[in-house]
This record gives sequence, C-alpha cells and structure tokens, in this order.
Amino acid sequence: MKDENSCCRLSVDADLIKDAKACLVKNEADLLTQSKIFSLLGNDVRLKIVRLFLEFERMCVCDLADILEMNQSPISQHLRKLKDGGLLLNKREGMTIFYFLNPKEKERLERLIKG
Amino acid sequence: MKDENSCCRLSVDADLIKDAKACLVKNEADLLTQSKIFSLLGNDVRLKIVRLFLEFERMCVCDLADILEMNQSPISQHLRKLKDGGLLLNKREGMTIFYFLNPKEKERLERLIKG
DNA sequence: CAAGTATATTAGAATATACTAATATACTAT
DNA sequence: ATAGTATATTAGTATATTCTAATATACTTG
Repeated sequence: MKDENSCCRLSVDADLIKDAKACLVKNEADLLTQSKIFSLLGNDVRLKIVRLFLEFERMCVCDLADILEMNQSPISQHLRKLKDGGLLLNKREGMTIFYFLNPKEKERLERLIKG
Repeated sequence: MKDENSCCRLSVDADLIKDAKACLVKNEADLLTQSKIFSLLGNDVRLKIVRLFLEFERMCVCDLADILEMNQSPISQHLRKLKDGGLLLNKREGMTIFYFLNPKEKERLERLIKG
C-alpha cells in the first residue's frame, strides 16, 4: 500500500522532502509578492506599459492608448491593476492624470526587465 | 472633433507617441518571450517549483507532489507548461522521470528569482 | 509476455482574465 | 452653475487557467 501521490522511492528521499519543505517555508513571505509581480508582467500589454515607463518618465491613459493602439478602457483597467499591485503611482495635473513608476519598485523592475 | 482614444493634448506629445512606438518595435522580439516567462512564474505553484529547482538539482513528479502537498496530476500539468516554455528539461532514469532546470535558462531564472 | 508502477493526458467544473460597449465620475474652465 | 473633457467603472462575453477525477501511456522487471 502506498500514499496516493508518492512512488516507492519516498523513504529514500525523505530528507529531500523535509529540506525542500523547509526551503519553501523560509521564502513563503516574498513568494506570493513575487508571483503577483510576475503575473502582472506576464501579460504582454502590461509588460509593454511597464517597459515604456522605464524609458519615458510619465504618461497618461490616452498617451498609452495612442502608443499601444488600444481603446482607453482596457488601458485604464491595466493601469489600475499595476497601481493596485504597487508598481505604478499616479498624480493629477490639470485635466490629465499622469502615471509613473513607483520609485520603490523602479529598481526591481529595471532588474527584472532590463536585466 | 477628436480621435476616439485621444485627448486634446495629442499634438503636443506627437514626439512621445512616435518615440514610444519605436521603442516598442525595437524590443518586440524578446517582449513576448519575456512575458511568456513572467506568466509561467506568475503562478505560485510554478514559482515554487522553479525556486525548488534552483536549490535542488533534480526532482521527479512525486517528489514535488509530496513537497507541495498536491496531487500528482496538477504537478504534472505544471511541469509540462514549464517544459513547453523551455524552462525545464527531463530525463528518464529507470522508473523515474527526473526534471531539472534547462541550463540555457538557469542564469536568467536565478537573476529573476534570486535577484 | 504479463503485471506493476511512475507519469501523462483527458474531460469537466469553477474561477479568473481581458476585452467591448456603454455609462459614470471628477475635474476644469467659461 | 454649466458644459466639456479625461479618466474610471461597470456589465457582459469570450477565452484561459487550474484544479479534480478518471483513464491512458510507457516504461521496468519478474
């Protein structure tokens, strides 16, 4: 009789299993943060947006709609996700709401995207 | 009358739009590759799997099922995606199919995940 | 070859994602 | 205040994702 998920080698690798579990627990805190960021950058429209902000200081929704040749609504929705995820901030100036990289995340994003 | 997506500042920022479009075109090639990798790492189970492979040379499906306390089937499905995405390779040895990092991607993954 | 085992695949359900189209909000400026 | 404009939000639809449960595959080994 064997565990539903385990093959017969279980006893041999008991140490690996234990060590690996410990390894995950140790990194649990930032793992979810990290996967959240990856999933934000895992959409090509959002990745384009973030890449643009690495080159161009600040842009408004309709700048991006023009650049990406998309409607304003989906751009706005992506910007919201990026803002909710902490990657972007925004600031109104007159009629325009400018978005820009959250300075706290800029270095990380540069590292992730530009290498 | 105005373009559906554009606000009245369009003419002012014509250069930005042009430069930004050029910027995207220049990076188009690796942008999709990059967003594909990010989306693979944007799932917390897959991120855990890849992190584990950065610490432990090679593991089989049921190692991972034990470690992550998940059924074999979803693990197998995630491994397939990681393999299809070029991040993992595998090799049968006796009864066991071992997965391991694709050496061509190891450095990139280390950079992305460990910083 | 036959039986057993590790792994892969499939179908299906629940949920999440990303768009369109329409509308609401919040500000500006006369 | 009123009208106008930039942006945000909502409802709805099509598609994608991720799991479970069941089954198929491919190998090993007696």
